[in-house]
Amino acid sequence: MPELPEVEVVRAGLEPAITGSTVTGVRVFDERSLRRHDAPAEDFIDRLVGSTFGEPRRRGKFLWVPVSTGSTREDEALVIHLGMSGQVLLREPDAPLDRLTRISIDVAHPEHGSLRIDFVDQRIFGSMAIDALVESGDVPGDLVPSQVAHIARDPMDAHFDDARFFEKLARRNTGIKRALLDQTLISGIGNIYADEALWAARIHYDQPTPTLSRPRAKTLLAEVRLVLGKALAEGGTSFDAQYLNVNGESGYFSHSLNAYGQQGLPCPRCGRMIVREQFMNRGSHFCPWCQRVRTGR
DNA sequence: CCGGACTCCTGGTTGC
DNA sequence: TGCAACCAGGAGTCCG
Repeated sequence: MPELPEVEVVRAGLEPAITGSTVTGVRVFDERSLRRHDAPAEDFIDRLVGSTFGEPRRRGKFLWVPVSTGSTREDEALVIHLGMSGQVLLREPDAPLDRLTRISIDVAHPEHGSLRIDFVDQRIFGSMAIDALVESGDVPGDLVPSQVAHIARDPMDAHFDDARFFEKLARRNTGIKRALLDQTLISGIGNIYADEALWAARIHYDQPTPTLSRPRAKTLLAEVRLVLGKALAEGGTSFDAQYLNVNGESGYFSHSLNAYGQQGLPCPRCGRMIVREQFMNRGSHFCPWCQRVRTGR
């Protein structure tokens, strides 16, 4: 379940390693990992081999690397989504392949030499694709892959508009966790950090958005940023320059979780038991005492 | 607009 | 010990 912090750690690790490198070979071991590429694997390989990587970018949980061929501008990108279990591993060219490697990309960097980028994914919810870069719409000259165009900016994005978010949130008529997980409203938040931020803000996951006051919404957004920022800081320190190994588990810093996966354990704030309920086909972890649905007044 | 159901998927864990 | 059932959920789509 890589969320914004885990994806950002991957992006930050890839940046110095692959920016400016040229693709020398691509192997697709499982075409299911190209689900979001709208042409056969041969097309994916043809468009990648010989092209040069630009600086890796990210929006929410989507990661992409602009590619250019010869004299052409960067009008396409390699789009990466880690899904539930995806990993991007940087390896020496002759290192053994992980058993679950779905796609492997060989690159040559003018200074760092040869390198292998392995896309490892157990559950194959993740994917790689080559996609056209299009204007993001809100900031002139800002390009995003077409399949990312509908994804909202994430709360760590300098262009994230707090006021607009509050307005859109207030107009929604749904439960707050559903809204937090809606990537078209705010991106980068998944099940873990949604539960953590709601716990920190003392808000029940099914609190109707119209009943959430502006101050409480502001508190929630602040807690979202705190939770993401903290995970980012911890993830950043565990990064090994030699290998990018950002998997769910290793990136999750379970020692710092207050609600997610803590069912049956005491709430770190009030000592009452954290419970887990099914909601939206996933688990919701919360403190029934600290996080109660609030009615009008 | 909203929510629910369904799809994709498999390794690790649990239960018998 | 062996095997089957179960579980995790990000994102897209479709339907009522």
